Amino acid sequence: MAGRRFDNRDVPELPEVETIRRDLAPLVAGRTITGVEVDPGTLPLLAGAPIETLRANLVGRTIRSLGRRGKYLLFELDDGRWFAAHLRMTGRLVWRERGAPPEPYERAVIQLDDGHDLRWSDLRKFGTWRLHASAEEVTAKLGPEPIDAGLTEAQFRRVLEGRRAPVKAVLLDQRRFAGLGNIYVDEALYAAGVRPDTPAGDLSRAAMGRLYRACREVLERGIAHRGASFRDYVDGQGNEGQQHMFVQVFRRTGKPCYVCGTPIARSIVGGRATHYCPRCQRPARRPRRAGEGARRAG
DNA sequence: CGTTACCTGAAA
DNA sequence: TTTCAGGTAACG
Repeated sequence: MAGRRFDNRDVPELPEVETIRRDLAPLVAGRTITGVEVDPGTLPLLAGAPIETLRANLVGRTIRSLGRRGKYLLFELDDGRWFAAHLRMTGRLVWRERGAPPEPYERAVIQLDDGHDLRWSDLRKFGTWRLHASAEEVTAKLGPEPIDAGLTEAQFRRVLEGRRAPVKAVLLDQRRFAGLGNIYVDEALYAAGVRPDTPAGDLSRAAMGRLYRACREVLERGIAHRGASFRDYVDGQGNEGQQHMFVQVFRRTGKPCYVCGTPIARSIVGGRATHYCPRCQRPARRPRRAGEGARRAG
């Protein structure tokens, strides 16, 4: 009756954040913020900044647009500044009529001038709100998005080349590529037939090309399926998310690979639970020969 | 480069 | 009761 049980496995990555952005953008564009309330116990949200400061900066501002970069939601304000919200692990942002009952784990509310609220809930309080003088302040530290139409295969390869870190760790690093999280990374590596612990620079040119296309495909499919989370509030039709229909390996440990039947394996790569098919995802054969042992500096 | 802390609830 | 989950910043 109170909707779905809170499920902290639905961690927002690029497709989930983009789904939220698309849903909220037409609802908030042109609206003026009339109030901001934050639960004082939700410390990481403001990184210690006083709520009064945030309120002074937001109340009275009109929202020009709602954008997204990586996993950040970017509210463009009418004074040229940008309000950046990051959902981290368990954050949710939903649009509700004023007076609607609180969301589970509701931590903050942004009141709009049309009688609606943006309700921020966050079970684990990892989410963040920051005010920036420009969008560049947010985006400067982020790598390109795999779904960016301007990202060429050669540019994608250049990020991986020469790196000794596991390719999964490189893909998860938002400074290298923005938007992938643990779920979509495992799915992309599976789709590309690449084992997650392969040192990024050891991938063949062909494998990098497959990974380039796989990253785009899994993210685009995630968006097309409206992500895995937040569906119960964003979809007026009541349609559910479809992520379970395309997840091939994530959290399928021990279950048969849909292609070859081999049980999906689980390991830890880059400090994260990692799922892969030991048969379909083969270790890269390193193209080393002459000069073997020579190390790249940096 | 890898590891840990942050925080809370579910699962083991 | 302990472990685990995962995005990111801080730290070694």
